[in-house]
Amino acid sequence: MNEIPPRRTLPRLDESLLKHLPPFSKLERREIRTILDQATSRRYEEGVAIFDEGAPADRFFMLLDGYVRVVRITPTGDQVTALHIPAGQLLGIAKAIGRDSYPATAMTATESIVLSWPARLWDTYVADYEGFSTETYNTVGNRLGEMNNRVVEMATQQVEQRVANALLRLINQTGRKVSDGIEIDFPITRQDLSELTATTLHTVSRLLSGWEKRGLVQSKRKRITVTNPHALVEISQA
Amino acid sequence: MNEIPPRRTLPRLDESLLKHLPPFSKLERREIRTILDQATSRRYEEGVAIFDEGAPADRFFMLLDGYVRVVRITPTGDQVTALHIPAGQLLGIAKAIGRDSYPATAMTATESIVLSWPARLWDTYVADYEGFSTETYNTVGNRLGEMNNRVVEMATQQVEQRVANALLRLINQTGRKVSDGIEIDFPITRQDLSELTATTLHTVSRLLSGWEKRGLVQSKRKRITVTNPHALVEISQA
DNA sequence: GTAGAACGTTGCGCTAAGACAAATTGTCTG
DNA sequence: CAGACAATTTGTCTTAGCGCAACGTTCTAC
Repeated sequence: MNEIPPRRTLPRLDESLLKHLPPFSKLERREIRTILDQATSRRYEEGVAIFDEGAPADRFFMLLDGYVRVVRITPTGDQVTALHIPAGQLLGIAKAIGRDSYPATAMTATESIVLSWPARLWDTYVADYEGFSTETYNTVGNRLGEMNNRVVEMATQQVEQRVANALLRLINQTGRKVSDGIEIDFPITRQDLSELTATTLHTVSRLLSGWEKRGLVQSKRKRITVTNPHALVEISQA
Repeated sequence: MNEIPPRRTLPRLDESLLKHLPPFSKLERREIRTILDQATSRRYEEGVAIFDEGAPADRFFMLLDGYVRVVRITPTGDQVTALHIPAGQLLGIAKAIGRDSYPATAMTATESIVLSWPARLWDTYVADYEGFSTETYNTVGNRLGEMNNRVVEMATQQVEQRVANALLRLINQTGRKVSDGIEIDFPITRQDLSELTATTLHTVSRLLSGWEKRGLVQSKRKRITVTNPHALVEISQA
């Protein structure tokens, strides 16, 4: 009954694999080859840290497969999730914004495959490879926009709207079509959702129960499927 | 009793004026001269929009004198203040992050002097002037970090802590030493503070009244002076 | 299989802070 | 200086949603 997810293996590193990823999309095969030769590839189990907040930013990373949760931990021990990163994006690019330590912790949300490079190569890549920096700054810009939206949301919306929004964002960015709707493509608990929306797992649980009764979502343990996104949009705007 | 603030005049645009500002600090006089020649200088009254959210980002700006409030307005009409920008920073740099419309509205918090350039020059400056892009990306990075902090704050802290934090940030970034403490260097209302901290003007008013009784702050209409920053730090961490 | 842990659900009471209301004070304009 | 308006203060009432507690369910390890 219970499918065992296939164990992801380190892929043969192939230029064509990277060719369509934003940071590399404008590069020649030969250039990608060079970049690949300088990369380290590694598989991470689910739920482990790729790098920790505050640690010296000596490498930067690209997520080849899987999902990563970027979290910050307050002095009082509360966790807040900043964002989820899907495969194909750079992460840990502190160097790009003039930091020399990571501003947050990156944890794998699923088993993941990650490439990484020594930080000193950053400047080289920016200088040598056309489009590399533009594309990555667009990523930074998008994240800034996302965070702005989060602030506006948290400032003006009720908990129910925020949770609805978070679900919508998750299925947009990391959704996978299934028979009865769109499923969030990685294991996510009530606690996780509450850390995304600045509320408690109890409140999230109550909301999801309610929505499930009304047929808007379906959820198993650690799995959430949105069956009626349109109704969620309604709620998020109410 | 009431000093009339001097009317700011358009300054004679001088290279040495810009030489110490981060985006230009690494440039030659000659290069700065070129940039200046391409700039338009303009004075804005207090409380007017420099550019509006959603408008095509056809220019980018540098604040030469004054303060600017960056706000977003929700569909329901609520205003949320994203940040305050002090003199010496670039703003409206949508182009830097691959946007072609402004993601927020910039309003002057005081009378201000602003330089601006047509957006098409952005790429030229990035390509031609060493350090120009690095410095501005650091600005973007700092704003991203700020917004991250805001999200964490709003997710984990009580209103009282958030307002204390906001005041501390304001006096750090835009504070002016006065006889009895540090004053926020531009007119700011309870309403403004509430839009910064995701609360209501009533709650802010109560908090300030309480702090004033305890001797931590002093406030006149539209003016706030922090007389005991250390105690505010205590509150912000409580 | 069984024990224990991790995850999820639900009920109840409480409180921080928002909503509403009304009065006061300061500022600007003609 | 009167009148209008903007900003602030303060009081009372209400409620969203948090904290706590108890219990159910699913998964994992041995």
